[in-house]
Amino acid sequence: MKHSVSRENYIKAIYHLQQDETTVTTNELANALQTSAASVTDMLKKLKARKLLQYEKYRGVRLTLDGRRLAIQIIRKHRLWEYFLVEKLHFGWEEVHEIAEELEHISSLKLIDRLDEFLDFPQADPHGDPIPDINGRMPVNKQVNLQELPLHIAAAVCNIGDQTPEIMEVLNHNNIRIGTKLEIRKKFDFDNSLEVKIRNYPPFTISEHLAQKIFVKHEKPGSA
Amino acid sequence: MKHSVSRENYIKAIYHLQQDETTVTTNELANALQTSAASVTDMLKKLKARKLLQYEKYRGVRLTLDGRRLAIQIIRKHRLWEYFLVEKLHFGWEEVHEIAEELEHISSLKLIDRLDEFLDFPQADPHGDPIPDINGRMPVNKQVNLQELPLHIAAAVCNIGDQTPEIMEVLNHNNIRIGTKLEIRKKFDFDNSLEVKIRNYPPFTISEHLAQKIFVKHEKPGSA
DNA sequence: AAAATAATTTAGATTTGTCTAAATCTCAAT
DNA sequence: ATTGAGATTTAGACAAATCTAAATTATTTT
Ligand SMILES: [Mn+2]
Ligand SMILES: [Mn+2]
Ligand SMILES: [Mn+2]
Ligand SMILES: [Mn+2]
Repeated sequence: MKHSVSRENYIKAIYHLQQDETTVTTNELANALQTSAASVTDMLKKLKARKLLQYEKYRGVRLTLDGRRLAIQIIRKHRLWEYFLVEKLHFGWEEVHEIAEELEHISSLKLIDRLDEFLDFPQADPHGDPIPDINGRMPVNKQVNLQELPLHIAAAVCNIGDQTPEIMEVLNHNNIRIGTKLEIRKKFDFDNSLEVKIRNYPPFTISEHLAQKIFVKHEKPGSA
Repeated sequence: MKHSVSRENYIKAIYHLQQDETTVTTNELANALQTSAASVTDMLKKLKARKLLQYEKYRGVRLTLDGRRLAIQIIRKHRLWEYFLVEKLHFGWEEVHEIAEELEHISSLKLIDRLDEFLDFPQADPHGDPIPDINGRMPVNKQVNLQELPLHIAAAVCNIGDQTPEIMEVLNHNNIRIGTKLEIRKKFDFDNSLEVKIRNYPPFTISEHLAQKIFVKHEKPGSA
């Protein structure tokens, strides 16, 4: 059950592309993996031989159960390592993806389960994507109040509690609108205020009162 | 400056073999890497082209300064990861080498420096081998009193303070002799007694008085 | 339905790292 | 100074993963 880095990257890419559509095309994969369509075709034949996917030529591709299981295992590794890098080694959430792209291929399963335990079984990675547990089960990704968003988890604003001009004024002032991606840098127990960071802006503080009106969603799986 | 896993493993193996002798032979390498002499010759030509080593056919091989620098960087990664696995993820020191053999090839240098900091700049890996610092400098590996041996660091007994029959009796009773490999599992502040573990025996406790007479040396670099 | 266009696969090479078997070199013993 | 054993290199092949260019199949347009 040992696979090359290349094969694992293909399986993961197919899994992500399969989320929306039922079947994934050669060109989509070539684009996602920054390779040629010819290379994709070659690899699909090999992965089919290993029974990781269903593939008929010109017909597109789908993962088998085994393929899906493998994909989820890789995603689990990827997201746990990302969480480790941000929470323990204090990397920024924008720089961890590339490193996790390598770490996700370390084979030891014992390692990843110990890491999970060490990190106290986190539910989501720094981009807000859910982390599969040891059995491959993932929590569903749903809307949450800004106050419940864990530290250093990227999320996108998806809802504002009520839309009075007074709220809009303060939101505008802080460049927050629907779709804005942000993360919480600090939580102050004293008054439950939050320090918030938006890319390209300096961090700023918002009150408990305002935070209660802001709802966010962890980012869609995609950049993983 | 990016190298394949295979090339890195060759460089590291040459570095270790070079410790004793000045020049490393094809067969020594083939044996160390569990591969054929022909494959070694092929690879040596490629590494020479990359200026990582000096090589004239039939004459054996030596690392250049660049090669040595690369080797030390890989060893730094290997030993820091081993330390992490034992200290943070609670692996046993006998099971970490294999996993570190993969982790040492993760390319990010920022990652390894952050890990070093996170681990509080450890001086030796769980097998007692010195960890090169960010500049590639390594502490020398010398004899130390058992009481100064850090937790979970494997070491070999190399000296007994004085050799009265009374000491010998208790040492024999605990199967401790010159060359015995052991590690400290716990230190009790109450009476400075130590819980000691020797492979294949259950852990046992020794008094401060006895520990003061036992000197140990971190293991030779070799299994790394 | 036929033609045009786009997507996909095949053909034929290339690179990296490996192998076995055969040829060649070195060195120590005679 | 030869020679034979052992070490090392060369020759020729193979598997994995990639590429470009050509051929084939699918889809869309007319
Ligand atoms: Mn990857
Ligand atoms: Mn992620
Ligand atoms: Mn290795
Ligand atoms: Mn070690």
